[in-house]
Amino acid sequence: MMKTSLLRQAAATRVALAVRPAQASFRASSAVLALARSSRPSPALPRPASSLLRFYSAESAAPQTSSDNGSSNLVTRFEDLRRLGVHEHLVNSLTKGLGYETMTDVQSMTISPALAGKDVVAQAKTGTGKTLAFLVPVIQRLIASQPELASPRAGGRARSDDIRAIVLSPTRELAEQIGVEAKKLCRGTGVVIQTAVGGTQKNAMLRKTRIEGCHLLVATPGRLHDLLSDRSTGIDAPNLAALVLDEADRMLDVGFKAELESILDYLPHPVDVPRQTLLYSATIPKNVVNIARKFINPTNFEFVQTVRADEVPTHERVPQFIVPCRGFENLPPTLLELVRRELRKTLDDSDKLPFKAIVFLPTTSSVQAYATIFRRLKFHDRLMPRIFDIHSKLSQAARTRSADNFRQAKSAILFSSDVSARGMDFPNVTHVIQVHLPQDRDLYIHRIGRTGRAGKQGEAYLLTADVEIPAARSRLPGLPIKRCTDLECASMDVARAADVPQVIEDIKNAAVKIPYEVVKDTYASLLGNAIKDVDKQDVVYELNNMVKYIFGLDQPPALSTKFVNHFGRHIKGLRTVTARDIEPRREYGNRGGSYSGHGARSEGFEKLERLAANENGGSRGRARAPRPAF
DNA sequence: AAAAAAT
Repeated sequence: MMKTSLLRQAAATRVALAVRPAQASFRASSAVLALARSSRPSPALPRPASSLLRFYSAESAAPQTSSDNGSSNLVTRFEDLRRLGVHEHLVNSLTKGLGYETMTDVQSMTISPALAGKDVVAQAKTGTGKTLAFLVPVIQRLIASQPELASPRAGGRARSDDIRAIVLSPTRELAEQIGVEAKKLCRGTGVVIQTAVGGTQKNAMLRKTRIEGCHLLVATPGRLHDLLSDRSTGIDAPNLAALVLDEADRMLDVGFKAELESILDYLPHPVDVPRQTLLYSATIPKNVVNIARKFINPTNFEFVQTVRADEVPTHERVPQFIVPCRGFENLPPTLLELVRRELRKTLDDSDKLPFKAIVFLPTTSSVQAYATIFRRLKFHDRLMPRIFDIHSKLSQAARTRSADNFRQAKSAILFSSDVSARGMDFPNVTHVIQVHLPQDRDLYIHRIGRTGRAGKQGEAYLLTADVEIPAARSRLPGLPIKRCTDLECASMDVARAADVPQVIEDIKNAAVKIPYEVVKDTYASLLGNAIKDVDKQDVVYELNNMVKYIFGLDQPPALSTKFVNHFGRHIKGLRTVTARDIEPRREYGNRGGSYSGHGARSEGFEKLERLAANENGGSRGRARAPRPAF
């Protein structure tokens, strides 16, 4: 039943596409021309001293447009791949083994040019099957170059020092996921897949690879570089025929630049060994196309966008809401209120999928703190689903366990850092909830892309404090975000409310038991995270209120003078550590309800209160005033 | 003391 609606949906989008083929090919060819133009050295841009520049010079022949890719090549069903010469074992694996029938737009538009050996830069919405779109042509071309790979037995001849294709991913879990998909696809062929990521036993991987060999390696950059730079591993790719960058914009940004370049130094030069490069993502910023031109062959590539330039790269079927909260101290109770409300909806309506949510937080410590609070809540609340967490401070074994458990769970909440923001395909996620602002618009888009996948429904919520709202407006332009005002904890004065709702009591009772170290790390990490376009002084106020009213500290956590100086000497309300420093006392314990803010007159908070009183109409006052959001 | 990514 799920499958038919998926197919219907896919068919509908294809029809929509068919009515604008001229437009599509115009866009593609103008993009090609734009690339060709920009491949002249631009005086405005600093010249990167990268070895990548050697790859394709500006003197290359005139670019082809993509208009020669006429309708004769148009494939819309996986069965049609037989016509393009894809080996029957691979087609059978797709159609009979995995049950795929109709292609999505990206698959339909990129598989044939990629099969023809073209480089491809592709942008398509989240959850539309980009992984399959690059795996099919890469694997088919492996088989075409070594026909004996079409049958299972040929695997015995695979070598670990003759890898033919490499897929790079920005996170370990995504690499594992791609590896699993590739292995399913290659069942019934002789193509051997290996996965190489950090946090796993390198020697075990090497032993396995030496025995089984490897045609296609799926890896994260760090481990791949480690393997290639150490000759004794026996891992090499002197005949590399394909390089895929999944989440290409991420892989090409500064965070990965150095590592990627030194990986390329261990791979054959494309002038000596012709190589196909495939770059796929849901978001391709313009500057990435600029960087990408060093990777792709300007005379033989296709730029495929299944998202129109003026279109939002999110799904219409995923409604997006922003919940402006009075202060940071309102965020945890508002999250709990939202979770309970949505949980109740799914319990009352058997037509709805069970509540399965990912909650994104900006730092690893905050993920840890929230997950611990909600685990404690679950102890007293039998409606609360299972709680998982995933972030880079966990061991890889724990990360994998969380990801697998959440993938298999019917109803659950996964608290996550941005490890899971891109590419992860957890089935039937009904809600994506972001707490605090994401660093940028693309990250917001990737995060909400964890729901509404493969034609399914989903909802997206963004919980922010009022002080973050102006930044939210400028960071998230052009998105169909509606304001959600019907959560009562969002606007409540947590400090002074006369009769505090049960939700806030529940949160406080769970939060007060969180170890001080975790509170302190969360506080410091959110301070460190609060850069850019949110006023630092506002953030200090907000965090101080949060540790006071939610975690019950009688003074803000102490920071090193070094950190405080680095953050800004003029910022008020930060407490520095002294020789005789002791852990702040908890203002309230297990009692619940007795805390009303009195007696909290220690240094950090005292300053705040004075400031708040003196600065009438200061930034604090403005931020607290009700203002229209979105 | 701020996602991620090698040990």
